[in-house]
Amino acid sequence: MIKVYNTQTRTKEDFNTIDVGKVRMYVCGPTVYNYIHIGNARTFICFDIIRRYLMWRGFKVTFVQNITDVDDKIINKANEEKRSPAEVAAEFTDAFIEDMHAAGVMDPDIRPKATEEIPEMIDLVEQLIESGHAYEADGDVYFDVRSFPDYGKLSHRNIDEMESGHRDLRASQVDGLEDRKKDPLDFAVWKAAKPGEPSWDSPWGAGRPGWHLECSVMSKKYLGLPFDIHGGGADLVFPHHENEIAQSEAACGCTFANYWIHSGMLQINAEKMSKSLGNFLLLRDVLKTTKPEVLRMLMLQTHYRSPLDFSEDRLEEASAALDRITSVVKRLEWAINHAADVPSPLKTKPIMAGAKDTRNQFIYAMDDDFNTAGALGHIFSYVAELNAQLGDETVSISDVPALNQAYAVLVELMSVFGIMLEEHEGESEYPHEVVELSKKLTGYTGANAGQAVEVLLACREDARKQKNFELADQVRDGLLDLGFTIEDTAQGARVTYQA
RNA sequence: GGCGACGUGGCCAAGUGGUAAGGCAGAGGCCUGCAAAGCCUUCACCCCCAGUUCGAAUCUGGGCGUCGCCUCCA
Repeated sequence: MIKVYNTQTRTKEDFNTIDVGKVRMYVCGPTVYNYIHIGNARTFICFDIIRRYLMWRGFKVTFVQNITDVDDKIINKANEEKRSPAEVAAEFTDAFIEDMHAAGVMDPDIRPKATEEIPEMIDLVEQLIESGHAYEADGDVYFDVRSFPDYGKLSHRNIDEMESGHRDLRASQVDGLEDRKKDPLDFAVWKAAKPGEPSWDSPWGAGRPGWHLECSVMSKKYLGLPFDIHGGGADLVFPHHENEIAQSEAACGCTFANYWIHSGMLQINAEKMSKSLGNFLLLRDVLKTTKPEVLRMLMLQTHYRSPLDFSEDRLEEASAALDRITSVVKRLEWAINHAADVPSPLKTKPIMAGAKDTRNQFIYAMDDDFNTAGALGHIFSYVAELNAQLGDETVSISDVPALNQAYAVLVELMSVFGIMLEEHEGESEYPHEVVELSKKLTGYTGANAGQAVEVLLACREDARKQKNFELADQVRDGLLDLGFTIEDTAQGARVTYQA
């Protein structure tokens, strides 16, 4: 049984879906006014992993993620740059999708845009007004917080206590709207347009939807109410998600979402990421120097609800950790491909049992509120076991099934995390420089890069046999510069290439 | 002022009643022409105090510390 921590109940609950075998989930997407930062990326990667895991566990998952493409921040950005808001939104929507692909995040099944759902939004506003949960004021429409007794149930806040807090008082003054709002906590579901702003006609005049309303409408339209999982970053709990609940439940009289999952915040060098601190990192900048698998590895090492400290050092650690897994997979591959008709040097029983155990332990950990760090621990334990078994000796053909099983389970489990270990083709695309190197060191006369590598390796083997280590090292170093790693084993040189 | 989370070896981190997974880094050794990878060994009085219990990192109370949210924020 899968257990999920539900923000609303503050407990881990058994995960029961509304429809057997199906999961409907909604994760708040970005407001497209800039490139997304590494903190956004954490949230999206976390939910990508949750989604992949649920799929792997056999659920048919419908995953909806919105694009907020009309909002104050977009309008501000457009004004600053003297462009239209639509242009800004389009640019950063494309950039967002690009970034998600670069990070290996699966596309949602449905990716609605707020601007394309305006009629439904107006419907919901009307519904709220008719049912007495919202009221108009000078072209704005506000949700009447006092009309919804459950207000605060997600974030565990009490309206009266909130109003006595200093911050809310200040916010309301800054807002300058206290006279229009019945209650300082009332929030806009529809905003009157100022001149030049993007707007749509409505019964209350030209305007645009409030941010919270957008998500209420899009989730309902594409998933129906109630749905199973609503996710987002922990900072959205209040007010965004609280307000979504208020609007949705006030209108439909039913539960909005059953499980509220929130991912922890990402910090940089133990500080909150913010523009003023100057530690604002864009995902696309990080991915310039870091492979997406490494970034994922870093995220996997911490539970999704815990704060995660991001730093160069942690990235390097994650990279080293990932290498440990990829290198055993390569080792297995090598052993399988070089198996011969010899007596078996290994104990295949523990290898097979280990594959099965590891898979079970992985499930056990992940079922417990997606404990990726625990699951990884089990994978690493198996890696150690495999490395201990795999000596330098040639393995027997009879060992191959067990090794295949080990290989398969590692590839499978890591793929659930969105980390693909299997070699992609690309071996044919050796850099042309190897030809030059081969000409220089071996007198090679051809133009085929693959062949040049073979010639170089053969040359190195000869050189080593003749104890001409200088030449041998020249070959190794030369190839290393071109992206080839050479490791000597009892069965000869093991070569891996990475562009 | 309100709400909440967290404090486990040098760093990161799982573990929520039965005596401390795992990763990174370090030390020693093995293997190796060298290297790489790997293996073996080694490295924790679980923030402090009190309590509950046969037994607590794990539960309770108190303290100290760090952080987040309460305003747009993933």
